[in-house]
Amino acid sequence: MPEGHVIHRLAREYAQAFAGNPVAASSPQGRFADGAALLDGQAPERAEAHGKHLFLRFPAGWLHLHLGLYGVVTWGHPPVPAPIGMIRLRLVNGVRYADLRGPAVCELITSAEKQAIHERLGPDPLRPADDGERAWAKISRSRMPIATLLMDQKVIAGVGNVYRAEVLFRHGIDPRRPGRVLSGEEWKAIWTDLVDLMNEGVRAGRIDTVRPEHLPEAMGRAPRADDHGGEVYVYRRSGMPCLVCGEPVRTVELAARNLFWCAACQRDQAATATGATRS
DNA sequence: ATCCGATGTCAAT
DNA sequence: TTGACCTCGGATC
Repeated sequence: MPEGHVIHRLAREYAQAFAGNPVAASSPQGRFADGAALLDGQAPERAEAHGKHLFLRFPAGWLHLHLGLYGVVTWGHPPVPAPIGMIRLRLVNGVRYADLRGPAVCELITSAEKQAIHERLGPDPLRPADDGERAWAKISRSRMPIATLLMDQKVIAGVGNVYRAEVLFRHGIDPRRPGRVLSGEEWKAIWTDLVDLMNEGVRAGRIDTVRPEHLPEAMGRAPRADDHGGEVYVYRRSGMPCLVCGEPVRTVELAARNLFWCAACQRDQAATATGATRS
């Protein structure tokens, strides 16, 4: 289940496993049979990620993948087992195989089509050449809640429901605050933090956002295991005590997604509601 | 056996 | 704002 860190990690794994050598490509499920036939026997050249979009370069074109809400790739070493479940695309070489299930997008596209995708995506904290200025240009002019803006891939690419909740918590910002009521300093700090957190997410393969001093162990409480694998402050912790202040974590549905925050730690000062800068 | 939700996005209303 | 879609696993009956 994928935010940008998963996709960037997958790009590295696909390149490492397959670049430079021919692969056997198949679609055991059948829904990508025509595309797999075109790729079968070709050698992937490289992989790229932008936000939640993954691109694998083949001589036949770009394989464009988007995992959507529940797409997943599983890895293994030959011998390749008989397909279990709905495998849209299986890539295999002598040493590894990758099974793709449940993607929202699995298609072959041209370089021009790929370019169009890049153009509609905002800057990605995981792309070293990107910076937050293009995002700030939109955020600083928007009345939309910052929680909504952070999930808008045209504004910033790769952030999903976990990173948005967690980064807003780490900066003490009320998720409902309009984008244009953020200060430039606050945005700069958020962007820098996302660069750090998401790169750490790529490295670790999970989302960890809790500072060491707030880990339950450090606070004298029993360790816990979040079911998505990482240590977080508020994501999917509704009703549980905030790791910092003990208030119950709150949740509301916003644009059909659950939004989590701590109303005590993320309370804007009255002045911010009128546009003043938080110190 | 069936329901429901999920780290996502789009189109239709 | 809602519904549809991509698939699976855990909860519930």
